[in-house]
Amino acid sequence: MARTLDELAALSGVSRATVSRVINGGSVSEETRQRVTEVMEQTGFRPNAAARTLASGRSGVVGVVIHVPPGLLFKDPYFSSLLQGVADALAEQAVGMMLWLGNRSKEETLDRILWMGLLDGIVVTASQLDDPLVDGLLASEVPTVLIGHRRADRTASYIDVDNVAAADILTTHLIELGHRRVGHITGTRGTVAGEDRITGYRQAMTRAGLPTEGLIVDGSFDRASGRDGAVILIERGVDAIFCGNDATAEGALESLRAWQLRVPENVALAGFDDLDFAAGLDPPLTTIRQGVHEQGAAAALTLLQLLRAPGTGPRRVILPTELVIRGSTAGRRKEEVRSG
Amino acid sequence: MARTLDELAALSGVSRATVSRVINGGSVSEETRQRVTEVMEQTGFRPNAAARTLASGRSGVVGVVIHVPPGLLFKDPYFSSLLQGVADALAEQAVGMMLWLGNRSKEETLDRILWMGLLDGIVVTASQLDDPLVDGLLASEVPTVLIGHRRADRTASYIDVDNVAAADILTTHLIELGHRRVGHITGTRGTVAGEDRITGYRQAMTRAGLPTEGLIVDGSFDRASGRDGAVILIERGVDAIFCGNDATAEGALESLRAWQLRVPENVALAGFDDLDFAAGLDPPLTTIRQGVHEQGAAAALTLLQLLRAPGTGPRRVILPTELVIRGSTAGRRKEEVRSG
DNA sequence: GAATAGCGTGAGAGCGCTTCCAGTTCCACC
DNA sequence: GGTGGAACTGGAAGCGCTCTCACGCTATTC
Repeated sequence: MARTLDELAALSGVSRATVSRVINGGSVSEETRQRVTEVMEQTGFRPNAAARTLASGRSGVVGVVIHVPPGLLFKDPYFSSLLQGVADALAEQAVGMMLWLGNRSKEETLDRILWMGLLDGIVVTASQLDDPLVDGLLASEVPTVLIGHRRADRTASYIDVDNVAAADILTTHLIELGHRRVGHITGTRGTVAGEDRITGYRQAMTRAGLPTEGLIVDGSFDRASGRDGAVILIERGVDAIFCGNDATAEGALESLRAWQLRVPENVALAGFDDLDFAAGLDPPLTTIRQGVHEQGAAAALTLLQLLRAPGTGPRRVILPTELVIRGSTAGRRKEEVRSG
Repeated sequence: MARTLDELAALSGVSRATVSRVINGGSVSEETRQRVTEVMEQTGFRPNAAARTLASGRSGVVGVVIHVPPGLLFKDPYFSSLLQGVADALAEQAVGMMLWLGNRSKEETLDRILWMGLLDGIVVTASQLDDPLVDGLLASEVPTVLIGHRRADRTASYIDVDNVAAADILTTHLIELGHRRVGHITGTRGTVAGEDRITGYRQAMTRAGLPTEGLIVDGSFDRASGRDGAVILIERGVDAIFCGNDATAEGALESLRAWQLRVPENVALAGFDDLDFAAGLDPPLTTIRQGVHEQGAAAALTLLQLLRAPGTGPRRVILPTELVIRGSTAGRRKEEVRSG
C-alpha cells in the first residue's frame, strides 16, 4: 500500500523525517513510534534500499571474495568452512553478502567488484604471496579485510594465524619425540601459508641443530602431492613427516601404508588444519588446529567493526592455534591438546 | 578525480545526460563517445551504483537462496555444483550475486531478503514440498525462478528435471534385466525429488505387473540411510535396489559388501544424480545423470531472460536426464548412455 | 520567573543518476 | 531553397531516502 516514506508519513500523520527516525532508531516519542510502526506493519511497507544507500552512503552489504579455482572452493573443506564462517557472522549481523568466486580472471573480478559499488566493505582471501586482486582491493577506497596476509600488508587490516609459530611448535613436538630426520612436504609454493610453515619448520629444526637438507619436498596442499612427496622422503629415509596440511598428510599416509611402514612406529606423521577428517584417519592425525570457521567469522566481524568505527586505523587479528596430538605421532597416548 | 557524472560532463564538455548515454550504450556520436570514454579512463570514474539503481530501478544484482542446513551445502556435492552453476552463469553475464544460506530460520531469511531490496530477481532452491520461504518469495513482487518445483507452482518460473520419468526409465532398465524384486530406498520424504522418484519407481513396477509391497524403505539422501535401508531390503529379499540418489547407493553398497553379496550378480544397484564419485565406485554405479551445474546455470539464465523481457509470463524449463548404465547393473557391458 | 537545557519534530536540501521531452543539427530529397 | 525525418544533445524532473538545521515545547535550575 504505502510505497514511499511520504505516503507512510501521510498515513501516520507525521513527517517523512520522523518515519525515517522510526526506521533507523532515531529519537522519537514512544507514542509516535508506536503509531508509525503500526501503520508500517499494516501496509507492509519496506523502505527502498537504493534510496537509503544513496542518501546515507551505506548499503548494508559487504563483498566476499574467494578467488580460487572453480571447484576447489567446494572440494577443499578449508575454503567452504571459511565461507560458511563469514556467511554465518554476516547473517548474524543482518548484513548482506555478495559473493565473488574464481570463475573469471583476477583482473576481471577486480574490475567487476569496483564497478559494482554498493559495497560497504570487502573480505578477501589473501593466500597468494602475489595477488593483483588483493592489491587492487587494498588500493581502492573500499574498506577491506584480508584473510591471511603477506609481509607487505603491514598497513592493511587482516585476520590470520601464526603459521610460522604453529609449524615450529609442531616440528618441535616431533623432535621432542626423538625424531631426527623430520621431513616436510610443503604446501603450495608461493602461498603465504605454505611458505610460512616452511619457515616454522626450518626454525625448529635449526634450533635443534638438525639438518633439513634433502628433507623438504614441494607439495601443493592436496592428497596427490602427499602421496608423491612421501615416496620421495621414504626413499631418502625419514622417521617423521610434517605435511603442509591435512589433505597432504592423508596422501602421505596412503604411501606409507603402501610401503608397509607403520605409523607412528616407523614413521610419525603430522598435518595442519585439523579438518573434520583428520581425527578419523587410521591412525588419527596429529595436526595443528586452526578454527577455520572462526577465521571467517572473525574476518567478517573485523570488517564490520572497521565500518562502524571509521578512521580508527587498520585492525589486525592473530587467531590462536592448537597442537592436537593424536595417534600418528603419539603411539600410546590418547588425544592431547596443547595450545600455542 | 571525477566523482560524479556532472564533473565528468564538465571535463568532457558535454551534458550529464550524454555521459550517461555513453555509459549505458545510448545513441551518441562516435566522436563524443570517444572523448567521454577517454576522460572516463583518465579519471578512473565509476558511476555511483546506488544512484543508478534508484534512478533506473535496476541494480544488476540477483539473490541466490539455498536454504539447506549449514554444512550440507558443502558436504553434498549436489548443492555446491548447483551454486557453482548459478555463480558461473551470473559472472558470465556480469551480474552480481547476493547469497543466502540456511544459517537462519526460513522466516527470518525471507524477511531479510525482502528488506534487503536491491535485488532484481531471485533464484531459490525449492526442494521441500512445503516451504514458507519459497512461498514468500513467490508471493513477493520480486521475479523469482525456482530450482525444482512443486505441483502447486504451476504459475511460477522454474527449471527442473523430470524425476518421475527418469526414475521410471531407471526402474524399467532394472526390470528389463530380469529383476523382479526391485527395492527402492527413497530420498528424503517430503522433498520433491524424493517423492517424484518414488512415483516413477511405482509407475514402472506397476506397468510391469510387479508388486512393490515391502520393497520401499524410507531413506534420506545420505549414505547412512543407504546402509540401513539396504540391510532391511536384503533381509526381505531383493535382487535389485534403486536408491534415491548416489550417496544412498554408496551406503547401500557398503551393506551389500558386508553381507557378502556381489553386485550386480546377486543384487543389482542403481543411484540417481551421477555425481563425480559414482563412476569411481566398485563396481561403477548405474545412475541417472542430471547436469546439476547446468541446472544452476539454466536457472540463472532463465531469471535474466525474465528480467530482460518483463511481462512475458512464467518460464518453465525441464532439463534432460540420461540413464547411465555401468557395472552395478550391467555386469559384462561397458558404460552405455541412453538419453531420456 | 527568567534562563537554560534538551527532547521531539518538520522543512528542505541534497545524494548521483536515468530518462523523458524538447530542441538543434545535419542530410537527403524534392 | 524548402521540407521531413533521423540522429544527437541538453534541460530538468524526478527516483525515495537521510540528515542537518531550526523551531517549539517541556523540564530543570538558580
